[in-house]
Amino acid sequence: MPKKLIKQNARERILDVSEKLFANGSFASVSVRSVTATAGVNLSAVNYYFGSKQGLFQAVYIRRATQMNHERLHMLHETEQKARDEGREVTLRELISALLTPPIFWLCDVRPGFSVYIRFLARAYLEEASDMDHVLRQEVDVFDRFVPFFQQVKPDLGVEDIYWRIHFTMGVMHHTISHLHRISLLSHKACKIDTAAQTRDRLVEFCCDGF
Amino acid sequence: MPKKLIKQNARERILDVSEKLFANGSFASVSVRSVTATAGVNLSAVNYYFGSKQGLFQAVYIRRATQMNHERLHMLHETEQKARDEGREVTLRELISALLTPPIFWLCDVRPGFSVYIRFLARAYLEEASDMDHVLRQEVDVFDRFVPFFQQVKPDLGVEDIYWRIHFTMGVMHHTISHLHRISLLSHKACKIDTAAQTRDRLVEFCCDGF
DNA sequence: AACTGTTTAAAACATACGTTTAGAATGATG
DNA sequence: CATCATTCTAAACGTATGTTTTAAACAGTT
Repeated sequence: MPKKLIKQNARERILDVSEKLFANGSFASVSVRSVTATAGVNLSAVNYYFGSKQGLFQAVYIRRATQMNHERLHMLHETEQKARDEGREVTLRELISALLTPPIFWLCDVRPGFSVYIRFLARAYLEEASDMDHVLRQEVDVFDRFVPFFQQVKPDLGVEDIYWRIHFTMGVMHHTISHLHRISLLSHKACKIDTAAQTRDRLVEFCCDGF
Repeated sequence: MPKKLIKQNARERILDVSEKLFANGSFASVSVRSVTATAGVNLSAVNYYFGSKQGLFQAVYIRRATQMNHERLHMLHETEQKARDEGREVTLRELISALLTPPIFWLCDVRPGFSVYIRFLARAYLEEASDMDHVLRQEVDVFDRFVPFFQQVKPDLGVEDIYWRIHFTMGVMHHTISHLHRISLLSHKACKIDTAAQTRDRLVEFCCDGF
């Protein structure tokens, strides 16, 4: 009985462990054996639950992707509502904040896994073996919902420019997430690692002005 | 005689091939066998010339790193000179341009390998297995040369802010380089892939305003 | 208690990996 | 031509890989 509580679901534990390992190393560098070993399950469990290593990787992605993008859209919706209530238009800062806040906050989230997942995501973008174009697809849909608002805020920009700048914005974020520890080395320890909110604010400010 | 010309140096050809393979896949996903096979050399050539797979990876990095950073410093120096001649201070746009132009131009360089190397670099940043902190070290030195100029241009910013924004700037660039093909997917084909100069200008503009 | 579907276990499979070794080919130098 | 270090080749080594297989353990139901 307590055994069940301690061990949790084997499937879930595999996901937790591989999320962490995939966040720190490439797909190829993480072996199924290292996953099952640190998860404390049998080697064949991965193939049993997920069919293959690839299946595991995609399962790790899918588990939290929907929630992530939902939070972004929710934040966009709230922002829109608030602006309407106050009889004004949505600001650029609010838009970019809605794009960046969820991932950045997840990055420093205390809920286990959330922080790791963001780093997993940033790395997954570079994996071509795992059909990551499909992964991007879901984000593309989210961005499409943002585009009209960006056009509204910056009417002088063409759609093309909007997409480029969204692209850039995501770039800063991914890079910041992936190389968060490097800012210390880069600045000769001058920069401490900020809190989530501070990092978010720095990012938003940079991207706002860039936009 | 022509054989020598066709085959070139085996060592060099291994570097060329692995530069390309490492640019498209992670360190672990590229096998020594795939390198030697596509290079048309014997399997043991990698260990003969570079000692190990790791040694090969670092050799790929080192081959062009110095030149890359030298070009940046050279561009900074030219910029400084020009500004002095005209009796004015260096502009922010010039500084960022000196940081970004070399890699972006390499990205679209016709000289074989230069384009690939940039993508190799962007990917190498994520490899922790290959002691990439040492790789970063050389870039850090370059950035340190830029910092005083940034302070001069933006005297209201602290050193900390400067480093963060350099960090962000590099982030946009790396992301743009790594995911250049994705802008088309992201924008539903609205964005064509620009020329090097256009991409550079977009980037510089974004980063300038962000700074 | 017997049956049933699900989960776990241990072992084996076939292949791919990085590296090493021993020797042949090569090419310049005496 | 003989000598020598350098370069290349083929084969093997030992290990690690993802996956499959076969059977045991388990949990819930009748």
